[in-house]
Amino acid sequence: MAPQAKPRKSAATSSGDIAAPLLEWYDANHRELPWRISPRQLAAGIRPDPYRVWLSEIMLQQTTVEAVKSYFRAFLEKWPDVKSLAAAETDDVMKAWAGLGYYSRARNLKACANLVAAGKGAFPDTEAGLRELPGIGAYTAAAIAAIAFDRPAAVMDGNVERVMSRLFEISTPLPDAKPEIRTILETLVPPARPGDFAQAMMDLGATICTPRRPRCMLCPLRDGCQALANGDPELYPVKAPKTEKPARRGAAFIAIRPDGAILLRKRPERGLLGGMSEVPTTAWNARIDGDTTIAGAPFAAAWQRAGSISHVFTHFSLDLDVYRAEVTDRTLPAGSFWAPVATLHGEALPTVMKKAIEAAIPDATKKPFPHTAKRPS
DNA sequence: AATCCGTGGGC
DNA sequence: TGCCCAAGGAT
Repeated sequence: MAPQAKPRKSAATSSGDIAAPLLEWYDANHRELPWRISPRQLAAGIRPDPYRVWLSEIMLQQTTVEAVKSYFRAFLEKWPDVKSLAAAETDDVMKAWAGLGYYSRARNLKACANLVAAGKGAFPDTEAGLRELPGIGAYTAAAIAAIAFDRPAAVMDGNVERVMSRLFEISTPLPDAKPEIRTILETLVPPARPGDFAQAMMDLGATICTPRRPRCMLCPLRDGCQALANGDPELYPVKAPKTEKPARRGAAFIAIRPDGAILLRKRPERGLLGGMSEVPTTAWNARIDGDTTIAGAPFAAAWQRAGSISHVFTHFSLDLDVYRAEVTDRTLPAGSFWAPVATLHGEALPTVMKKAIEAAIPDATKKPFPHTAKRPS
């Protein structure tokens, strides 16, 4: 057992003061997650499946653990290895990703699987090799290298930035502080169990060293935390001021065929909601003045106001007035298609589009309830 | 280098 | 309610 470090208020905390108590805490507080293998397996020398580590890390980019769990299980069920994912249709991958956000991740995921399967059939086992693959940046390359391949990589995500900024009282605002934090972090990565060290730092940030009201009394690193010794850890990390979020607005049109099918179209591959499906809309900077929005409809019809929805994206908020019309079958605008209501829940519909559709047709995009299907008696 | 890119939950 | 935040990457 490593001796506990004595409280220190100014001296830099050394590597031994961090890794040993952190790993001890990690072992005693192991979190069961769908993409993790058990500590017993790991101790026995069994390595995690690089495919699962990669898939989980892509999904976890800017996304909470709880949101990822069901998607990870569904993907693993559909595509249990990189070869099967490479053989999949991109549209099916987009559909499975719908609702998780940052849709370029799904496209890059598919592109990455194709590259790996077309190459050696296995992921590169170095940080540099991983870094070259689409969708894998500095963080993800380090995380996969450490967790799947036992490489002593410096894994730095938002959790680690927060933990480090408090431990060392980093006063430089993020993101400018990243190089400074990385330099210190590199000195802390232990030669043994670098993957567990990385996950322990992230677990600590997620459960103890939280953004607000950190549970310092439970922290295995409290004796070496400069922010705790000298003041208020919650004051860290210092962050650069954020730019304001503009408001946009427009109108969405829900065209309903007699059989209940809804008119959809596919968005351009790149940009906002790239490659996903949508209902026809006006441009999202349109002024809404009475009936003028009808001019943006995909075709003339008896459009009736069905309500409005709001949605907040990363860099703007959106208000959409929703119109609906019962329409007879017709020649479709290019790129459009009819989606049967029974399969709407499986379409590649981003959340904002599900909101718009449901404003006109309640529960239209909801998955059918299990009790409506056959069940054992 | 600065901007673009989703979503859901916590408070 | 509005703001903050999350296992970031691409351009």
